[in-house]
Amino acid sequence: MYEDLLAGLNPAQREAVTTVTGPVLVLAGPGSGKTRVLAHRVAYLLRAAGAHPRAIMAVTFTNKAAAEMRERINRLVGEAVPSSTGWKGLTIGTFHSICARVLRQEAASASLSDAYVIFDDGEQLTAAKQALRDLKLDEKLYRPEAMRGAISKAKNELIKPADFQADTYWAEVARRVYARYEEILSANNALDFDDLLCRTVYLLRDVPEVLHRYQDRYQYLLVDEFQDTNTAQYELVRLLADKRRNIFAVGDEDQSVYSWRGADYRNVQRFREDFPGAHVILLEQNYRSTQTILDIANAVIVRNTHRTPKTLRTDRGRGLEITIHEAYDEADEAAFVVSTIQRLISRGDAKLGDCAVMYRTNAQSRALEDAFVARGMPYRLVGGTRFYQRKEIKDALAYLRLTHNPADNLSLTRIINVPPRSIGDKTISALAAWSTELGLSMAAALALVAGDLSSPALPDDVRSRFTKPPEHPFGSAAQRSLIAFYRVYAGWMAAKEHLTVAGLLDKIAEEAGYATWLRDGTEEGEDRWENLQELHSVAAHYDDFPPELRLTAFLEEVALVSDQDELIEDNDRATLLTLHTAKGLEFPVVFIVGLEENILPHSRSQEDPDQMEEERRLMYVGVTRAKDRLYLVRAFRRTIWGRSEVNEPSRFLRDVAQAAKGTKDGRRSMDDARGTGASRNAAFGGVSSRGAVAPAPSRQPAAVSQPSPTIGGQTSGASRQSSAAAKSSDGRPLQFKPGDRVNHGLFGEGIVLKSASTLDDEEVTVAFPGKGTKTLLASFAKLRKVTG
DNA sequence: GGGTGCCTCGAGGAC
DNA sequence: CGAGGCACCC
Repeated sequence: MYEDLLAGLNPAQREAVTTVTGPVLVLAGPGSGKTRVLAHRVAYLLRAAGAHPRAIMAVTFTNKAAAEMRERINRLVGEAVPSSTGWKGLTIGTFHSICARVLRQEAASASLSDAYVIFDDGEQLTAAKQALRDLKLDEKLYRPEAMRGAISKAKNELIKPADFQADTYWAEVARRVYARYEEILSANNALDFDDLLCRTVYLLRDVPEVLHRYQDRYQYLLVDEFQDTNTAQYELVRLLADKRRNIFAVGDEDQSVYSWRGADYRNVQRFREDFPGAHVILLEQNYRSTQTILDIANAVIVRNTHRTPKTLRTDRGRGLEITIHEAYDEADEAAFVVSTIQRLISRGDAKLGDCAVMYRTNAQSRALEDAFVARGMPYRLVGGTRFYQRKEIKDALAYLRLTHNPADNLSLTRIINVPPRSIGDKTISALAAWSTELGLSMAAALALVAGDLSSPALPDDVRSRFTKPPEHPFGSAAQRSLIAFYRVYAGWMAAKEHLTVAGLLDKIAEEAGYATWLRDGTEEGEDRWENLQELHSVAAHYDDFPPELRLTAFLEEVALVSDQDELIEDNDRATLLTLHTAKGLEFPVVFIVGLEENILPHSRSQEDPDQMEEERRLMYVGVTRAKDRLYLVRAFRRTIWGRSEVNEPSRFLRDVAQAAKGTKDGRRSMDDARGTGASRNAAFGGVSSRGAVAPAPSRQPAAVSQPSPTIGGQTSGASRQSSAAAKSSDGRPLQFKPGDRVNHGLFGEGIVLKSASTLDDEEVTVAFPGKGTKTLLASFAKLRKVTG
């Protein structure tokens, strides 16, 4: 029975789907079909176990994953369960969105106003700065960013200010800042991201009635990416599952890459302790990658000490060899990526949408974007300067938020003088001080200045406090400006009940003078206006919501969107994204760029073995995204903060190369079977030359324009790497030695000072008379020896 | 009150 | 190199 649901699942997957009662822990390797298992399990619960949709909660880490699961379940169950039973009553969402909804629902029990706004990390920082200022602490001495981090960490670990361990003076200061920070958020009727989680936990802990209601409702819990849960998230799940114990957790310790966000992969072990007798299921069968790619992944991850060994298997066969490429600088690296993609497409080996370029830090996307633009190749950038981070979008949202929640002083401060309304810093500070004195929000104080005692900005209990508006500290000019602003603002407050969100946005843009101010006649102005229109169309999705809910729902959604959510499939664009964002995705063709020490692994992990293990997991995540083709790329030199830096090749390249050496026997690259040292030099001539040291235009035939060092081939770094470890001058004779006279296309004649072999090339330091000393990559710089 | 320009410091990843 | 902060000028 239900064979149609289980068809095509392997025995382990089937077990995971059908073990419906009791705790289940699924350890799922990359590409092992865990999303499939999750969706099938929900479908199975609904159809075979007779579970009510309302009894199921599935938690994911991104909205995109939630949407995908929803869609899959829809496909599996859509017809089987009549919509009248409301199978859409399923709770599927991110931790944050589910918690936001619970808190809204239970606002009274959680001592919250249901009009609360959500502060993002930028606003967290602003609030932390405010707290420092309130406590008269020096921002130079106590970095706001560090304070924000400490507060966030504490919240993720469910530590309240009173419980904050202050064993150093700095920590004592942090504790005070944390306490003040909480007061500020409360005064603004705001919750930050971390509050969404910890306040929900406190609610469940402190109010048994609410806990029991949710425990009774959610009889089946499913949690994806369990290795990425932090303490608050773990505790939330544990509390909810405590009664029925029907908890299904899926995770992979090797893919834990969010420790900086408080995630602790040891929660996987903790699960086994807290839910004794848990059914543990291993998914090791990989349906995504070739064995060659899995071997590379294994070579990287096997060096981590804190892990449960597991082996990934695939039936896909060895497939193509991977390619390692050494570029000169980031521009050359990007050019290699773009021209390789072009070649794959022209040969019919891939579509543009099959290709993804992954990097460690967002800043690396710049050079890649330049190269894609230069070649006229469409791409989509995931993350980076995100839509919702743009000034015009933040301004517009601040207007809406202030209209929604008059207590939001941060939003008021942000927009009260944008566009300029002659309300300067002095006036704003005075307004802030005066409102604090009165124990009111700034918007409420504005209402008093305007003499509007029936203003919705004034809390009910406050309205009766005044028979007439109190004396205020503003001069006549300032007063006039403030009242003018208050009048239009009051109009929005009155209109928010009957206007749609889009309609309200129009009204505000018009009456705030924001539209005219934005469209200043410049091209950038038009771009900004178009962005605003985009927000407008997002808002229009909420037109059909119940009037009392739509503004709330809209603001909640935009506060909780993530970078990954932008990822809509697109066959006609290559994807540029960070390794973190790549988690959970797969692509036929994957480039991992910037494989250099201090980039990947990141410089901040150099001193910390635990962090280094996380870098390794990040690399592992990247490698296992690839289905067929994998390119590992590094640049000899790279511009960081406007300065050119030279970094060693990444240790991960070494691991990969050594592993390949042990298993292969002269296997050739998928791209070129002629990967000899001589033709390899041509690789650098074949790509566009935009480095500081420009080589002459390629004179190489097109056919050999792209050979690369290959794993397993005679020219791979592997064979050299092992001997290089023994001695710097390895088996391969260096071409250049100190004292040699050489000629360079740009710098002319020079003298070699020293020469050293790198992973698969040669670095030559040359003194050019009158032009200084340069370190050059032999294959790229096209150095010619000058004889006689 | 608002704008401009210089200086400093900084960018790891994100719900 | 870039954003944000601050001083100085209009």
